[in-house]
Amino acid sequence: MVQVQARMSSIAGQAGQQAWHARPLPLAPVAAQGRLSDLLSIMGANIDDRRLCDAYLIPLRRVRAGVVLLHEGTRAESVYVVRFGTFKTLRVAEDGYEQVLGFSGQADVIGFDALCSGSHPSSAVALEDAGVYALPIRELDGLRQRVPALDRALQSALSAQLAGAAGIAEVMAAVASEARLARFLLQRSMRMAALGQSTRRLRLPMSRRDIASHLGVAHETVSRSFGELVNWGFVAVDNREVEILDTDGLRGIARNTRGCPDERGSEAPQRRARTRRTARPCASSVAA
Amino acid sequence: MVQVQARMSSIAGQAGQQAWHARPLPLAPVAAQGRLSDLLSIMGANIDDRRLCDAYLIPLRRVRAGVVLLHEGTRAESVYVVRFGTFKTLRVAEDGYEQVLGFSGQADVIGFDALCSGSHPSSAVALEDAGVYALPIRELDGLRQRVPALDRALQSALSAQLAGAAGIAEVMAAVASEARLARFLLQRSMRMAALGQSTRRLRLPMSRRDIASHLGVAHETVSRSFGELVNWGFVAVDNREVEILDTDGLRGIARNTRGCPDERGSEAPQRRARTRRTARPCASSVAA
DNA sequence: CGATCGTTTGACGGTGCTCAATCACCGTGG
DNA sequence: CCACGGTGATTGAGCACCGTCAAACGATCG
Repeated sequence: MVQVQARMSSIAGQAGQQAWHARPLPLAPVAAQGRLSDLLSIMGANIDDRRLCDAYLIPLRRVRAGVVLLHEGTRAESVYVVRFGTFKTLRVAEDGYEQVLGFSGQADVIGFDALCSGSHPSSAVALEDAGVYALPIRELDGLRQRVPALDRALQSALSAQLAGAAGIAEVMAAVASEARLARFLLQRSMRMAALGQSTRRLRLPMSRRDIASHLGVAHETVSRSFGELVNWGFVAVDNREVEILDTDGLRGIARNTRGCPDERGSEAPQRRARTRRTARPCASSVAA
Repeated sequence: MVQVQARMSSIAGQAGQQAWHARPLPLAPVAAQGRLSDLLSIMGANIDDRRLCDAYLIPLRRVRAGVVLLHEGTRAESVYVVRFGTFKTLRVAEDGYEQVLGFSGQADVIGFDALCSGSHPSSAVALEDAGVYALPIRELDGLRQRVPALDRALQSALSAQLAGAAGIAEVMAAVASEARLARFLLQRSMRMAALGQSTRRLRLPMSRRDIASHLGVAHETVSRSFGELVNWGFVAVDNREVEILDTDGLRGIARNTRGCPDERGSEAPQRRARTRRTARPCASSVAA
């Protein structure tokens, strides 16, 4: 299950990706179609016109692990809504550094940031086999007008995406690398909660390098930080399976953006112990 | 002009802010109104129904420097479009650290991220005297339906905001603090270009601390980085007035996200000299 | 003038980046 | 079957850079 994306290459090595496209596919890049009502239910919208939504069909596109859904700089044709699977969105800097902006899962909208300019400012790569609804931009206005439910759902999803964009700032704002990783894990956990899944057991579909890019640290540091969190007993890690053992402890680590305790000390001993590492930090919930 | 926001306090010290609200204002928080056509022209939209857009009036709200337009956690009433002035948007972490997410100027949309949840996930504070159009959320759907031009303009603005959200990742991704600052200045410059203004002379309405928070560094480091850029001759700084003297040089500094030259060396000597600082770096455009 | 805030500069210590080696896993081909 | 190459993950060592603490300076306001 996990190994299926072992040969996922970076966006830079797209020669291999295009080979994927060049394979003798069934000739039809968009074969399947899905019902609009299914799309709406995935997005959590109320359906106002059941008959129309059942009848209306939306192009459905399957994306295999490692395949590029959108390529930075290309013309924008469609906006996508994730049906299943996970994507990473990224931008490649001038120096070739791959900056991972975020990870998109079920019900997330991909590619909307291209509407204003007409070409995609960021790429999207499937981290595992995935399926997306494709909303052609040419039909988007008409569709939104005819189906108010879709309009509202899109608005809401975009609003959520805008609110979620602060997430990358949140993880990168922390000074300590363990805090960044802790915040990232807590974000993933909360996302799982929003989807009604287990908040303790996380499956990370992305590589350590992707996490590192998203956190703004070197990928070796991600490994070390995972090690520290394990040493402190906050999580258990098995490759890309992560189990959160002590949510409050993790939150304690994630709390401190930077050293200054904001001059209102005398409240809680919530400072990370300067214990030259590998010693358990303060531990807000452990003393209890 | 600049000093007017000298007493802008951090969001943490909101006691002062609320005092502003408690002042004996003219009793009418929303006094003026603006024409819809003006709003559309600011947003760069084509007007399809001139008569309707000239007649329709939008609530207009003036915001003085330092005043909180939106407060994190409060119920969402309106979405705002900036007519003039500058705002900073921010979130306060649990530890009281104020994370500046971005800066909003003319034609930017503020508060849209609250639509999905009904309450604002971030605050917005005026950095200078400003004016905003207020679009009540209750009327938003109807307004968009009646005025397709507004609908398109909003879509486009949101798309641009989504694309711009990558900006904070861009600045924070750089390892060297001078690269972060250089990227930030280049972003500001490009924004000025988009507005048709001078790209060399920048007026930064925000404090060093705000910049520091946005770049993810200590505010002392911002000062030092400004100093380095000045030493290298790339910019001239006078308090909050910045003049870009060497755009290519600045770009050269901004290029290197991190040390790894991406293994395709032999192209340009675009590595920062390990010169223990204060010595001019490689200088891509200086050799010419 | 004193108080407060913003900005700048200095010194020190620690953390994470860089460079490197090692291990584990997988797919391929002899 | 095992050797081989490739990739991802982990661990180690050294040092430069930035965060922290501290102090000084300037500007604004009462």
